[in-house]
Amino acid sequence: MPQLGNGGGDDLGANDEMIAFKDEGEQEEKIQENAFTERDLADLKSSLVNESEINQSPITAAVRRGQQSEERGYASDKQREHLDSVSKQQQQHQQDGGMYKTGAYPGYPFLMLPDPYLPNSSGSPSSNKVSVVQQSHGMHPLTSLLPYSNDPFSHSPPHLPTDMSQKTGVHRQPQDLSGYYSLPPGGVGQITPSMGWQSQYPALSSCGFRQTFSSNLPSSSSSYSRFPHSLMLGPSGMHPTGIPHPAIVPLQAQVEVKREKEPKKPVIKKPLNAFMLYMKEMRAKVIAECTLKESAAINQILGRRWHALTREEQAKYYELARKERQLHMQLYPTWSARDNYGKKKRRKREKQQDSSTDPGSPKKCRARFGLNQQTDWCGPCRWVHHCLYHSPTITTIPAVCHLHS
DNA sequence: CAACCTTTGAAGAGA
DNA sequence: TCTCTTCAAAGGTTG
Repeated sequence: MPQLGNGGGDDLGANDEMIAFKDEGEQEEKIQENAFTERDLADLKSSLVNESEINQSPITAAVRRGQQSEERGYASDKQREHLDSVSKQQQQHQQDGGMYKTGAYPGYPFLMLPDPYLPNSSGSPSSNKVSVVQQSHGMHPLTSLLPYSNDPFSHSPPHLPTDMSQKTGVHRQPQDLSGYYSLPPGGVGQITPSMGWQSQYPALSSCGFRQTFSSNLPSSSSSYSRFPHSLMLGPSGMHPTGIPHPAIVPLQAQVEVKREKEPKKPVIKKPLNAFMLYMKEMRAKVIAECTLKESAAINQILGRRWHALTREEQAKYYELARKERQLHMQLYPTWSARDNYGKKKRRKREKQQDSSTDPGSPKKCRARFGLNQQTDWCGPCRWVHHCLYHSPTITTIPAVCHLHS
């Protein structure tokens, strides 16, 4: 797995963010009460951490980029394979008399369906290790199905064809989508379903959606789609399962809006990266454990926990994120992250531009002070030592930071 | 009420 | 090629 070699991909290059841990101040104190085993975990895994830090050299960075390119190629190859295999599957299903009837969506369901290549895969919900985050929030399961939809459209089925044709006028071909959903054998069958778009599916069990899926799925295919698309939409524009793609604007909402005024242009959001998927999954757990509600503080804890994860644990999320991006690419081939640029107004950006005392990013500081990005770290906590601006309490470059000295 | 805060990672823009 | 910026989630806080 290419990203495994990265030890978390760009995570290794995220030194700047780690620095924030040491400058948290009041928030740090608050978090320390709840960090409990965080440091222990970090200590236990410091070897892993250090190993990953070593990989931060420019050379390895280049290698990493190469690996990422490799991965993209790998993904494309895999995708083609899946397209072929699933196309065959689809033909078979059509011969059987029903499109997707028996689970022609090998993709995301893999997260919750039995992996035929795993000995313990039973297809039972209990086989999933991870709990459903959204459920613990006490929200309706369906509401959490739409993280990608705009507010005005958050409660209705998607209208994918419209979405897709806006730019290019090209409607997505069913083969493309079906092929996308396929998974390589032994892919991420162990990945739990509570992450990302598909993370909502377990929460649907009470609504019968999941049973509907799994009951029709042959154990060998382990496939169905969590997303409706042009092919899967019924006459009402809704997938028979009733499960909309979270990244698209529901059709029903658009119809309602049309009655009042012109429909808003649907906004396709970015696919979630590995850490976002991890956060989404673990947020409720942290909230319950730490009795915190402020997302900023929770995210700090989650950031630490993320670093405390083993590579294998992180690999699950990187792999899932990769699948998410693949699926997103398939669903929205013309979409670009640039499409959403400027949709959020940023006061902070203006402040930063006005700030003349800002020494720049910690990375710049390290370069300015001649600190070695690989060695000038505190081993136990990975806090990098940089300039006095970013770390007022550190005047030298110790082997161990002020917290561990 | 919109933006901020806070995290990591992906992607785009620009030098 | 490298660096910087923006956005993705989330919900309390702030202006």
